[in-house]
Amino acid sequence: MPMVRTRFAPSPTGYLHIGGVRTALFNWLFARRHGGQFLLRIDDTDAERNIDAALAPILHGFRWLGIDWDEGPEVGGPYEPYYQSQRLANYQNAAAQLLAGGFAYRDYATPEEIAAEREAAQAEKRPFLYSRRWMAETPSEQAAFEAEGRQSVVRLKMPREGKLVIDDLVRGQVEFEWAREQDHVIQRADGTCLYHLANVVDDRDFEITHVIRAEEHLSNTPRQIFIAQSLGYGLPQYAHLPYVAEPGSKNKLSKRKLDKYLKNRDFALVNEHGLQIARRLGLPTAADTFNPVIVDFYEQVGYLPDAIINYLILLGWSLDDKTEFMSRAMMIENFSLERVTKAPASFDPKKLWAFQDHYMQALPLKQRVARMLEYLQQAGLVPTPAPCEVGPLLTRIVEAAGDRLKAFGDILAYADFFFQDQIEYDELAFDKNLRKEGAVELLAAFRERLAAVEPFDVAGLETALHDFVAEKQIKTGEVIHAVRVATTGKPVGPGLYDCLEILGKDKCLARIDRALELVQCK
RNA sequence: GGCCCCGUCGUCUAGCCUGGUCUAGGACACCGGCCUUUCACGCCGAUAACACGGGUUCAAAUCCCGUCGGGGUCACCA
Repeated sequence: MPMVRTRFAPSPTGYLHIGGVRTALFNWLFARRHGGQFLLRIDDTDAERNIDAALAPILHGFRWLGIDWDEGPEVGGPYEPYYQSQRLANYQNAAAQLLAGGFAYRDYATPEEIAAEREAAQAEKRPFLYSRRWMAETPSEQAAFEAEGRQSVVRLKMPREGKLVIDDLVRGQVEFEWAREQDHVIQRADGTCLYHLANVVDDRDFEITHVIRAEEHLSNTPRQIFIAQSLGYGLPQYAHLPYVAEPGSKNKLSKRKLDKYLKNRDFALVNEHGLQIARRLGLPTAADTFNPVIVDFYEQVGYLPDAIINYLILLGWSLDDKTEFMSRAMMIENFSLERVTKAPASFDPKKLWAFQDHYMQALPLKQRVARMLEYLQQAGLVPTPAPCEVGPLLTRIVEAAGDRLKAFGDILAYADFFFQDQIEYDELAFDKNLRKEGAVELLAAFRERLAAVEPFDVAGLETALHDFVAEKQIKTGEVIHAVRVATTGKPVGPGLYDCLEILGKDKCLARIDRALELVQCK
């Protein structure tokens, strides 16, 4: 078997779609599994203006996820260039060859004339097939049409009988009737070429052996095979993957339908979580650039690439009946196209979240601290460069917060109060715990007890509270929640003794005093 | 509408090719409980699926036919 070569061909759209990543991942895995190469080719035949800017987030996303490419933009390779916009001559040569071989023809019909034929067919409820009335195969026919002032495009001259059987690595044998295939345009009047031609020519020029792509391309495959065969190319193996569907439905996932997905509870939760972090970081949060369908979202919120990859590989593929967590090496070792599912798989942000939880807990403390420090700095809670005492302090905080921190950005929600001079109080929690009958008296009394705790550490604090509660004959909950809200501002967070110890006696007392004052004023 | 693809718990899936061991397994979510100073974690438990109808067979989630349902695609986009 020749060297396996797969490719992913993104259009420079400015963002990396989660479904696209899944397709790229399967290509990458397949290449790695067989010791082959994975390349990136940029499908920009439509001549966008600012390709570099639109491509940057996509390349960045792949790098972040650890999906590396052996050839393509930024890394080059023996088949450069990897941009379709720079390979026009190849396509034009192919078009000329097709023309010369009688596999394509010049067509002088106007778009309106084609549309009219299509509508007529529809009205009669018969399948549309171009009449080829404006087809010109000889110079004299061409001259006649041109004399009318017509312009020509190049169309494929598709077979009108027989059928094609495709051996798809995922779907098995799929049959098509040639007569159902249209004479697609492959070259415009201005000489530029269209996707299907470009795609086939490139795949052959890059020596792609396996075309692994989403199933929406399945129905394009006959015409691509026709082009390839007419050009005398050998055929690659095809594998059409099921697409990634919307949460809770079978529709294709699209970044444009965010409003709809937000009606899905889990999706909304994950989106809201991300939004809160992004706001604190001062990041733009417009839905067309920041939402859970786009990979950037996860990087900014502080997800782990391993979690995303592990989640994604299970979207349409499985190792067996129970394995969920896999290292990259294990994925590469075991990936196979035979075990790819045929039915579309819904994107489930909650399950991704579960993987994120798992990988975050597995990440060494040191690394968690380092990454979370970046978030604190970006949010302006810690100066840059960080003062040297922040390291140990943050380590202590992250340790205390433990598995509550599921994304790096969560440090902002769970630990901001350690770094603020003036904390903000959660209104609801403040009212509930500090404005209730007798709360002020208890808190004030406990404040005095705290002032005497020495050393001011978890063990000492625990003893102090237990003694206090025993003396007053109350439940711990009656005082502990008030202390938490008074010192942290929040109803939830790391263990209270940890919070108090880390904060230190002075800050704790000052915060309790301020909270007591606040209760009095209102 | 034509063509193509698909159809196992709410979701991701195992099982299907090579019928019996499937009173259908695992995971996420949900619900209940335990643990607990909150939250989170952890632990325990519960609910939950072979789209439907016909065959074939001693036996069908597994094979065949049909029906229904869902989706994809039908560009001088990629």
